[in-house]
Amino acid sequence: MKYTIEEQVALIERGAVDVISRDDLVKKLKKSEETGVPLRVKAGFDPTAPDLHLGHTVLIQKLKHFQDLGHDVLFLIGDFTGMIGDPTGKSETRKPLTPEDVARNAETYKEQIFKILDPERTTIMFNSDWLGNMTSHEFVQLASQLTVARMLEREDFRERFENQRPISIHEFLYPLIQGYDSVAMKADVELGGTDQLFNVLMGRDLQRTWGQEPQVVVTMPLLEGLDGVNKMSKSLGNYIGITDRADDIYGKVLSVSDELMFRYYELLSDLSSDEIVSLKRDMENGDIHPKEVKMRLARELTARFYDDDAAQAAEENFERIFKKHDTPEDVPEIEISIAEETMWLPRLLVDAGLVNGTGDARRMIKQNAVTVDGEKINDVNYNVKAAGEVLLKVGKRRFGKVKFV
RNA sequence: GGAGGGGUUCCCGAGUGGUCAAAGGGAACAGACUGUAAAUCUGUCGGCGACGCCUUCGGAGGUUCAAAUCCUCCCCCCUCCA
Repeated sequence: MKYTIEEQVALIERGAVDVISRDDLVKKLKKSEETGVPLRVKAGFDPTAPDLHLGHTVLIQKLKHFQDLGHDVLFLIGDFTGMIGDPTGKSETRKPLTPEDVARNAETYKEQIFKILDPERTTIMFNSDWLGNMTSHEFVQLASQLTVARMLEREDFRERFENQRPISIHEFLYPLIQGYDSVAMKADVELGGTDQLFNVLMGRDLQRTWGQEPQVVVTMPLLEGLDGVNKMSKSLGNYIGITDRADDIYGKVLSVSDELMFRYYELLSDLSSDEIVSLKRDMENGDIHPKEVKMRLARELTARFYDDDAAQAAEENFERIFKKHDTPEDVPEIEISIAEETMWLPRLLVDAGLVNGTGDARRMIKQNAVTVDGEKINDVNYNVKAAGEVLLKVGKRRFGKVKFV
């Protein structure tokens, strides 16, 4: 249970892109050990997106590592900064959230992060608590700590400046405020994605200004989404949500490309780096089928958010559907009441939520993708007998059971 | 404040009075192949009980038998000058 300083550092560095600085980290760990005071480990999250996916868990797993080492996690919900909008990456105007929205999202966060984190060692904080009461005088004073030249060091600002694309003044405020959060929270460590490097470093500068010991910065890689190209995000739809059904988590992992699979191993698996290397070698030698390797990963990740039994069940379900071309155990059921004797198939598919519209339904039918009670239908004008139960299938994986009442 | 360029269907991007629901590419979806991998091939890709009808080309009006294309006003973005 007791870790040496070297072991602690190794665990913290695992999978991390950068630790700034290592020396500071060692110092802080030693001090914590001597005084018995746990480190305060900060990570900030967007108040608008409470649906966590595997991309977020890269960071959360790292927070967990700190907890395993006996430190405290400060889970910051950026309800104030959310109003500004992080200029990192694509800028989209955000709708302002009401306090009720924020409170509800916070609850959702709790539900989800505590699948990984220990609630006893986690404090949820809101930056509106200290930013909301700041006077303009204090704010200007904060702004005076930074120069424009310093801001332009940040890559996307510099790039935009050089290309003479606009940078709004308020975008400059974001890193400033995020940095100030570290001051207000007296953070010892801040975790962030590599895209947050500039922002989290700002915390170090400002803490120094406020006479605090600068926080150690740990950056984690951004996880690519299911497409293997873009970072995982809900808006791109290329994500595996941690609240997804076990079957979906399992299935989505298995749909990932072989190349991406090892990226997921690296960033998400609990296997050691050595074990991963040997898996890869065995696969390249043909000693183990790539699909087996992927299934291993799918089981591991499914079990993380559910349990071993659920992962096992998901695997069996998967095999049933794609190997034996059978139907899954739990086909979503819907009830439809209808006066007529029969129902036009496209309409039925729409009502069952299996297609986007009758046009889509026609398309699927024409493309031989629709099955009614196991029978392929390719007649657009097909009418289904509106009695009892009907099992519908669209494509390989969309199932629906309709009960006529 | 002045001068110029531009806003097209999920994205990029053609289109400058009818032949435009709008080329091409990407994404996506379906089919074949397979390991729900990759690669490849084929098809679909605004809505509609559909060989027709309806709504789209920043917004609002107007010209015309006919407009994404012409005119007017407005909004937004970009470039150069100050």
